[in-house]
Formats: sequence, structure tokens, C-alpha cells
Amino acid sequence: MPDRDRITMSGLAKLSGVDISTVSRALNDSPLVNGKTKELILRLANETGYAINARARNLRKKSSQTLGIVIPVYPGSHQNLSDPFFLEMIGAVSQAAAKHDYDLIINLPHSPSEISERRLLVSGKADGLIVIGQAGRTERLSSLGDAANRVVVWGGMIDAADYTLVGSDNFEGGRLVGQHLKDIGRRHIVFLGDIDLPEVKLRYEGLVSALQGQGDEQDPPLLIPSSFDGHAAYRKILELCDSSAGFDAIFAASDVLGIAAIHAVQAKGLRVPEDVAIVGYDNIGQAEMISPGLTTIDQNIALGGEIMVNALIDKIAGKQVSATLTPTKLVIRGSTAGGKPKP
Amino acid sequence: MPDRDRITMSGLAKLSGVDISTVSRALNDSPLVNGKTKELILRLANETGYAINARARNLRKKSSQTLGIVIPVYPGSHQNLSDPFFLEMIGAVSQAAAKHDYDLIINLPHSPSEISERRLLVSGKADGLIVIGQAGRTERLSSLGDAANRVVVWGGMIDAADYTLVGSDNFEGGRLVGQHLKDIGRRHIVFLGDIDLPEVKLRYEGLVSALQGQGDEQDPPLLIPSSFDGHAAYRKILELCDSSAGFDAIFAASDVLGIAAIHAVQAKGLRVPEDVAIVGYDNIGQAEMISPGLTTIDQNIALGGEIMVNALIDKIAGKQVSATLTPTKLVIRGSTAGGKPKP
DNA sequence: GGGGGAATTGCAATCGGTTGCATTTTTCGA
DNA sequence: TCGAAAAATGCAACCGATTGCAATTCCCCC
Repeated sequence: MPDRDRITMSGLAKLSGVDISTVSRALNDSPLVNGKTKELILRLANETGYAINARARNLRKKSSQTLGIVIPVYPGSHQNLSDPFFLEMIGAVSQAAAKHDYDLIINLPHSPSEISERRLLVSGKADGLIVIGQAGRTERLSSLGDAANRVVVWGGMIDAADYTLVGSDNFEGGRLVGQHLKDIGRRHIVFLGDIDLPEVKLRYEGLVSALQGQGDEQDPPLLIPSSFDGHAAYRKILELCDSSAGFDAIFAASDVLGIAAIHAVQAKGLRVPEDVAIVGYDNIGQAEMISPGLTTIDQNIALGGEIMVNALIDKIAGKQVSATLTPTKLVIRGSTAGGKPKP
Repeated sequence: MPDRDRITMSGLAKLSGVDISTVSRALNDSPLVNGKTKELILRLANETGYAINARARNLRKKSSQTLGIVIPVYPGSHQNLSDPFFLEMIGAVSQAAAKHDYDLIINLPHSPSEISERRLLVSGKADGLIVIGQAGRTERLSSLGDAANRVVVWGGMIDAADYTLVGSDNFEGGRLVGQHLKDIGRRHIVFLGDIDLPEVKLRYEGLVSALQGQGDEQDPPLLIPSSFDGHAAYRKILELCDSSAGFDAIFAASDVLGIAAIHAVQAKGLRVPEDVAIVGYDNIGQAEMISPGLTTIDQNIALGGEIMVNALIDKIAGKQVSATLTPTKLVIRGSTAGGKPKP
């Protein structure tokens, strides 16, 4: 029983004795309507508690003042559903969208294959789409096809992209971590993450580039594949500790993985950072709160959200928008506190 | 430049040589249209890539097939923005809404005082609202007034509520924790949380009730007020450790607080659970991953989300819906592993 | 006082579907 | 074969705004 007896524009028109078109213009503060008339209508609107019918306006204006955000998380699998990174990103995007008077529809795909977000775009429920992460990009993103010019993706910069990319400088982030680990004397570094994802691959490549050259004897990083699921990563690191592989540092592709690594390593009786230095990525709130604090790369999520929203609104308006990098900053905490590794 | 040259119903009507009303009925699988006709139209719709215009349908049907979710988190303050509980709740609600073909608009209020979510309801952008938590209920919830019959709130059961409440049995949760702490021999219990929030107050009262009676000499719980912000809680617990208060257990009002408590206590050189047993609330993913694992109350968030969505959809349909409790379960992990406290 | 331009206001089409009711076509039994 | 009921389709109003254009009113100046 929606829309009880709420007053409409034509109701206001009757009350104020003018045409509905004048009411519309008055409420939109058009310079076409007389000051006194405007005042009267506004007062009446206030008194009657008038609220515009967004559905009608959306239809007529062919826009919905709504953005969609796609979070690549599949609740059924209980994977990384609790990664605070996503919530922070949702918050940032929501904030930025609100600044432009846009609402935000959130879409969690049911499964990696189903493409429910497309519907948002073609049905007009959302004017544009923000996709967090490039996971499953092949099917998902390319399937957007014609609608791709109303899509912005958070992820790693890749040339092949025919959508607008925004993201931190993942290569630089990886490089900073590599340099830092080198600086504190680590030689045997493990990289924990799924390099099939462009953003993760770039972090890995940045790490490799920092370790290379400079003439010193440095192991190439040991690659441990892992999704963004903390539980799985925890088990992988336990296995790693049981194996014969020697390592004195772990660079995890996200803070959640980094935190899992800390706990796994500690569970095996190793000390952080003395025996193993650990670095994460994202700088989520919890990174600071655990002990030891997690050294990480700050992606400036708030800024990233804002940039994406601005870019998307520009695209919706038909402007050309190019890829953008957000600043990338190394935040050093206890998990890599100085000192040399044990011999 | 939205809505390029997408085909509409009238386009389909022309193509198939029938009236637009027949097309509409065919696409809605109405029994009124002939099987062959229906088939033809469906085929044509497929070939042309027709997608219904949600804006038009929403206007005509006076519904938007969209729910709103309000998360009481104020990004500016960087408070509890990273509490995974919220993301899990968003995920659960989104899933449940999708099952009913509803989309989900997320609303993060800019500030505790501003009431932006109301607009969603009165403008018709959302058919109903799900509010997570009763924080700031006085102003927010009561201001919904007439629209309150399209609102469901997640929180603690209180009599005064004129909105539909769904939530775990917070009193029972608190009682279970109290009983458990008593069982493992703890006598000096700290409660960490803000009992101005009904849901938290109930947990506290449940705790108290478990400790009372039974004739044994038990301290009444020591109340340490704390918002849901992990950082603040961390500091409070550090202070607590420095004070002269003796305690051998902490019951935190959320897992994020519980995790903060573990780390704070450990930072002060105390052992968990030997010196201090710690219990949280929510059973977020991380509770299992830290070491020691956090004993906590499982609220069954997925089920809660589903119940809320079902209740809300019923209310939108005009049905009466009463408050509902979700099952509440104690999950025991390392942070309260057996053993007596030190003398 | 009349004319002309500016300032206001009203008219009516339109956005793209949905649906009650009237009309046409089919079906089928007598 | 005819007629009535059943099945299928079409007509047209409607949801509640926005906006181009025409019409009216107001002002000001000669």
C-alpha cells in the first residue's frame, strides 16, 4: 500500500492557484517564476510536507540519480565477506556520491558467473556503475559492452582495459614494500596473494623490481598463491611454516591476509617481526589495532572513492575520463620494526 | 546522455505487430496472451536485447522494488567504519533482498543528527527501510513518523518501540556469556560497551542475571563504557590495566571490541585466557582467525538479514509484523579456554 | 494612453510502461 | 451451421513530474 495520500505537484498547484508547471519551476528554483509566487509555493510545500516523487522525475529526466557499486564477494562461499576494505570503500563511495546528490545501490553478485549488475544499468536503476576489483573481469567487465562507458573500475592499471580504471599505484606500492624489507635486512621474502588479479600482479612486480639489481644476493620472492580469504591464507602459512622453505618476511596482498599471516606465524611459535617481518596492503582500521601493528600500504580509500565517483559522474555526462592513480604511502608499524633477522 | 537508442515496448509492439499492451502482458507472462504470440514477443525481445525501463514501471506501479539499509556509521569520525559486522549484515540483507527481486540502496548518514534516510522513503526511491542498530533512535527512528510502518530495525527488544524490531536475543546472549564465565571460574568480570544502546544494555542485563543468585560470592560486573570504536576501546582497556581494578574476564559488546581488548591486555603483558578471559559478540570472521580465537556469541547474521527482509516486505504489503528474535549461540574458543585464574 | 519588450504563467506533449474495460477472434457444443 | 462462452487483443487513461512554446500580464517610456 505504498504512496498513501501524499500530496503531489498538482495538489500544490490547486492549493496555490497556479499551474502545475509553475509549481515545478518554483520548486526547482527556476528564475522564470515570480519571487512572491515562488515564496507562496515553497511555503505551501513546507506546510503540506510535500516531497517530490523521485520515480516520476526519474522517468521524465531519464536519470535516476543513483550509482551502483559492485562488490566481488560471494556470500555463499563466506569468502572475504568480512574484509573491512570493502566496507571502507563502500563508505567512501557512498560519501562521495552523497556529495553529488546521488544514491548508491549495492550489488553483491550471487556467483562469479552471474551478471546481475548489468541489469542495474540497462534498466536505468543506476546511471553508472563502480566495480571494486578486477576479479572475474574477463566475463563480467567485458560483458558490459556498450554500457562500459558508464563504468569505473577500482583495480590495477592494465593496458587492455576498455573501461576507466582508478586505483592506487600498485607497482609503486610493491616497490616500496620491497625496498623497505631490503632496508631492514630481509633476504627471503614470501609473497602471499593471487597474481591472476591485475592489482595483485602489479604489487608483486613492484616487489620483484625492488629486489632486483643493486648487486646484492637476494632470493627471488617465493610466491604463495592465495585468494583474499583470510582463513585460507592462514592455513597456507601454517603449511609454509611446516615446509622446509626458509623465509624471514611475508608480503601479503591485503591487510586481512597480512593479519592472518601474523597469527599463523605466531601460532607456529615464530616471533613477529624478529623471525618474520610481515607487511600488508590497504591500511584498514584493524591494521593499527593488532599487536604488533601491521606495516602496510595506505591506498587512501576515501580519496579513491571520491575520484571514482567524480570520474563516473563525468562519464555519465559524456566526458572522456582517463585512468587515475591515487597516492600510495608506506605505513611502518611493529610488524617490520627494525632489527636484523636471526642468522 | 543516458538511454541511448535502447528499444522500448512500443518498439517491440511495432516489430511484432501487436499492441503495446499485449507486449507488456507477454513480458509479464500473463495468462491472457496466446502462447504463440508470447513466444514471438519473447524471441523478439531477446534478439533486440530489450530491457524494461525500471523507471517507467516504478512510476506506474508505485513501487521501486528497492529497499534501503541505514548503517549508523559516520565516516568522518572514522568510527567503527571498519566493523566487519556491518559488512556481513549488508551482505546478508543484500542476498535476502535479491531473493525477492529487490535492490538495496545503502545510506550512511553524514552525521548523527541529519536524517537523510527519510528522503528515500518519502520520495519513493525505496519501498522500505532497514535500520541497523538503535543508536540515535530517539531522533532518527521517531522522526520517521508516519512512514514507520515501512521500517524494520535491527536491535534489542524494547517495549516502547513503535517500529518492528528484529534481533538476536541479547539478554540470553549476555546470560550465556555470564554462565560460561562463571563455569570457568571467573569472578571479576568487566563489561565493555555502551549500555545506552538497548541491544548492549540487554547483553549487560543478561550478564548480571547470570552472575546473581546461586549464592556464590561474585563481584558485580565492572562497567567500562565504550562506543563500538576499536581504537577507543583499546585505550580504555590499557587504562583499565594500569588502574588498580582487579579483573579476570572481559565481556565486550562486540567482536571488534573484544579483539581490541585481547590486544590491549596482551600489550600489557597479561596472558589470554590464563590471566584474562575475553568474550566478544557477533562472531565475525576474524574472531576465529586471531590467536587465541575469540569466544563469542553468534547472532546468525545471515538469518537475521533474511528475517528482516521478509518482515519488511510483509509490512510493505500491509501485513502486521511482530518483533522476532534470532537464535543466539555461544561459540567457545581459545580466549576463554578452561583453567582457573591465577590466585 | 499606447506600444513594445520583459517577466510570468499556462498549455500540452512526453518519459515508458500497466491495467480496466471494450472489442474482436476462437472454440466448441448443440 | 449457429450462437454463446472463452480466449486473445486493442484502446485509452493513468502514474507524477519536466519543458518547449504560446499566451498573458506587467512595466516603462515616449
